Amino acid sequence: VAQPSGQRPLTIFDVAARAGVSLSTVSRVMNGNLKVDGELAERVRAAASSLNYTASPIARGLVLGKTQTVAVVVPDLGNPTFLGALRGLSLAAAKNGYHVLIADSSEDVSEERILATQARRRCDAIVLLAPRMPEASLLELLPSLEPAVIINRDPTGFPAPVVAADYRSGLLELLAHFYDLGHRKMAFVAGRSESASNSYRLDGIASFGATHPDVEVHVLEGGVGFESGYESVDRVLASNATAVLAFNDLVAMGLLSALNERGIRVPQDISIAGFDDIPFARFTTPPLTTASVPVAELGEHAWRRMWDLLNDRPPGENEYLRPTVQVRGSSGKPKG
Amino acid sequence: VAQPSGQRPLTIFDVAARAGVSLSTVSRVMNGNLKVDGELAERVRAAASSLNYTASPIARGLVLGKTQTVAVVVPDLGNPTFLGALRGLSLAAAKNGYHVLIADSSEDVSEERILATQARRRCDAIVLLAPRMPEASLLELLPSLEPAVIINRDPTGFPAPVVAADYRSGLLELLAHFYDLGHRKMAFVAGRSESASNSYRLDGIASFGATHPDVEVHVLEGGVGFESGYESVDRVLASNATAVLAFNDLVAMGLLSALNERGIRVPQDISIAGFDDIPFARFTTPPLTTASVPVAELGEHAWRRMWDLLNDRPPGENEYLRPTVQVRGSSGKPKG
DNA sequence: CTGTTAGCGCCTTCAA
DNA sequence: TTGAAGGCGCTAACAG
Repeated sequence: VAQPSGQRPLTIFDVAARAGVSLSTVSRVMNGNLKVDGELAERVRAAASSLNYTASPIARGLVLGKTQTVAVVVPDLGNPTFLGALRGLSLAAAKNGYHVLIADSSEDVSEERILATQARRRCDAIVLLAPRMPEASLLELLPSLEPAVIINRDPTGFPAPVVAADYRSGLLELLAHFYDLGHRKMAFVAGRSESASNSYRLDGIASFGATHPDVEVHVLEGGVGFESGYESVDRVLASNATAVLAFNDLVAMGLLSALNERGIRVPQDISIAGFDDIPFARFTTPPLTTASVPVAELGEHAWRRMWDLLNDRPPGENEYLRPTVQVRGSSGKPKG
Repeated sequence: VAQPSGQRPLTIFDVAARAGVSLSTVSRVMNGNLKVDGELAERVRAAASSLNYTASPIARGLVLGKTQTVAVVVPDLGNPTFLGALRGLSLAAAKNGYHVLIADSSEDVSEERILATQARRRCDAIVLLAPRMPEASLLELLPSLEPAVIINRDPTGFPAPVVAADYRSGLLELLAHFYDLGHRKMAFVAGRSESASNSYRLDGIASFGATHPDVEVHVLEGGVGFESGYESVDRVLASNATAVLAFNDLVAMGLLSALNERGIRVPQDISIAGFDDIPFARFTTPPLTTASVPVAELGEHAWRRMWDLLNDRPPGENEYLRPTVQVRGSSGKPKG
């Protein structure tokens, strides 16, 4: 195959020839290794830059056993939360000269394992972003993936560093917010029952219920997208709740939209809260009260853990970032 | 450094030993190359799977000169349009066994060149997603990046395949929609003046103006995010336009929000349209009329071009995907 | 059809 | 300090 148009790929050999030294000397200069005579080093640098030479990352990868790349497996790139974390991670990694290989599992649990294994093989480490697979599978898979960092999932009894949003506390605070406003009859439009992040939220509800016997929280069937929220409106109204927590902002927005269509006023007739604080939450009508998950930090902190791992430093304790409640227009006092 | 916990990395040698054959035979079986005796092949396969062996992608990369990975440089992962294209591309690439390395330039023009060059070196090819750099720089850089595919940018006179949304036609159709409703005094809240995609839109406006002398389109200063739209409200109202085209959906949503706060009714008092049809556009109040850019297809088609390139097939003609107008609640007849 | 041999481009011992 | 030689794990020409 003919070379496209640019110069043919240069090797360390070309640089050595140009500088009149041996390959090893070039290698040493390029890596800042050991002591090389000042004048020789200068000649090498001149040759390299005039040839516009850079060492082949693949060859280095082979000999060093390091690719300067980490894999990130994400269930769905379309989800703003994952995206934010991915972005935070990718930017932080870039600052340390690391690259990011992405693998989108399209929420396909069976695909997750294969993707992770494949991606891991071409990288130095892996980040699992909210893996969907059952805990047993995850625990079984993890050892073969190390070094690994997990975001937004907390498999019990595994020593991989975890960085996660504290959904439980987020939900507690949202419930407290409604409680303080005077609500006693609330509803939670749940996510998928198999999902870990749904369980964490339910934990929050249970805790709150234990300390507030005067509160009713109906758990309603739901989902994770706009449509789920939109369709949940009948169940929500039937529950007679005066305040509704949606699984996430998308669900809340769908619900908001359905309520709007029926002429039900928010927050006068019913209060709504979302979860995540996606960028769009501020711009709904009314603006959405929600628990703000620090997605970028999630990614940054995960990278920090990863960086420790990559440098054989003990990673710190697991981190649970607490969402902060953003009170906006969609929540108010109960009617009457 | 001690091995973490899993088995030490196996090589083709281990498999050969286990199967009692030579390295080459293993290699041949693993790659389905040439003819290998049925029984031997079976033994190799058995050995490989019992050892859970997979060839090292890095070693293969070195010897084959192919990494099965393409780089994607994106200005900002947070932008739903880029994200959608990235997602479409990544999914399509995965179907062909290709991996995706991402590089987020954070909208930093000076960083773009370096990121692209670096990322390209560890991949077989590169996709430039709406590159921000000036056309001259782009044309200068491109030859060193080949094979390359460009999304949402159309540098004149370069033979790299381009897949882009046809912003010009999208804007034309939106203007026609307003025109048909009876609007004659319109405004366009522009994006960044240096941006290519803004120019394409302005081309659309110019074309429309040329064929519709009875229409006024005021071009107003704007931006690309919510805030820009929100802040543009005074200029919009001052223009006395009865229908407003926003640079994109985010700008439209910001504007919608500001109008809402002032009690100006949409579409009764003023009509609004966005551009892109991000997932949230359907759920604003009122739902946003917009031109739907087929982002996933953008990515998929880009991959198709890339696939051609990677297989030494001539890539097809440049593709310009036409956005389709989605008429929703934010546009109506002019007042009075 | 199979095994042996020579690299892919680079880093890193080893002698000098 | 510098150069020569070996090898990272694999594939693809060679011979047998």
